[in-house]
Amino acid sequence: MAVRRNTWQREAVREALERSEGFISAQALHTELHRTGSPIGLATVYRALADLSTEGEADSLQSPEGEAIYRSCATMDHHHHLICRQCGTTAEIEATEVEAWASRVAAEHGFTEARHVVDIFGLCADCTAAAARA
Amino acid sequence: MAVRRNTWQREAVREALERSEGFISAQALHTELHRTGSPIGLATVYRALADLSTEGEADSLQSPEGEAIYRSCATMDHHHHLICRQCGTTAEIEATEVEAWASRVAAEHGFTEARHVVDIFGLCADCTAAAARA
DNA sequence: GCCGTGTTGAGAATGGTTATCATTACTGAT
DNA sequence: ATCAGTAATGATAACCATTCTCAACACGGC
Repeated sequence: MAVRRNTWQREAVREALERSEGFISAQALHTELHRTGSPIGLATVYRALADLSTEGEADSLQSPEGEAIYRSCATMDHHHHLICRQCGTTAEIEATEVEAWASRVAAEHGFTEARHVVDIFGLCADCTAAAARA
Repeated sequence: MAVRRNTWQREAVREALERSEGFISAQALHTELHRTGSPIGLATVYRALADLSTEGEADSLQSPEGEAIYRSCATMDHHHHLICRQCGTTAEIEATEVEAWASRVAAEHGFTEARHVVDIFGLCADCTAAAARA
């Protein structure tokens, strides 16, 4: 009997995911939850995220580094991120040009309720300089 | 590190990659090489693929399952996905406009080696119709 | 052929994710 | 409210792709 039960853990994951802006990895979310006092288990975080993803409450995708990263699907924020994969700093970027493109492409394929994921991973100026020095 | 040496292993990886159509994982390529008689080591396959990738002879990206997959770079350019979050079907989409935008934005912020994540989640035509009926 | 050094490869290490399973606790029924 | 049935939890082990280690090897220039 697949009766889904409500537990504080599941709710904690959902809230933490909504509270975090942009994408976050399962590991990071687990760390964040522990930091705020929740003794939630890592396995539970993974399960909750997988459930949220199948139910459509969260989007999941693979970062270029091979981690699975999640984002709350409810927040239709239209700002995107430029993420340094070395030091982790992020810069918010405008993506107005892409908005139109995304909805047009979705419409061309008969898709509705399209939400897009547009993020760029790279090396920031500092880390580029550091890498050049080494 | 000054001189790159030519070894039959490196060449075998390049040829096997070109022979295989579309994307293939490092593990699959290693299995394929062994199947055809090459006693090449797994670590060497990974190294060769990483080298080909940095030299621009191969594209690499992450499969939804979290594996790194590679493709000979000669023919197609990389594409993005339009993903139905209901039934999971994906459609490949061209994103030429976005490619230029992504590299430009990255450059404006001093970022280098930019890789972008551009995917659109929505409801495909079938699932939209099914949802409308219900 | 010889030598120096880049390369190889078996296995160990790593790191993210999933499975195991005894225990906990939510839910619907009594 | 209590109970029983069972889904959910979580510590840990297992898993799997990938990377690292390092001794042995082989390519290229001599």
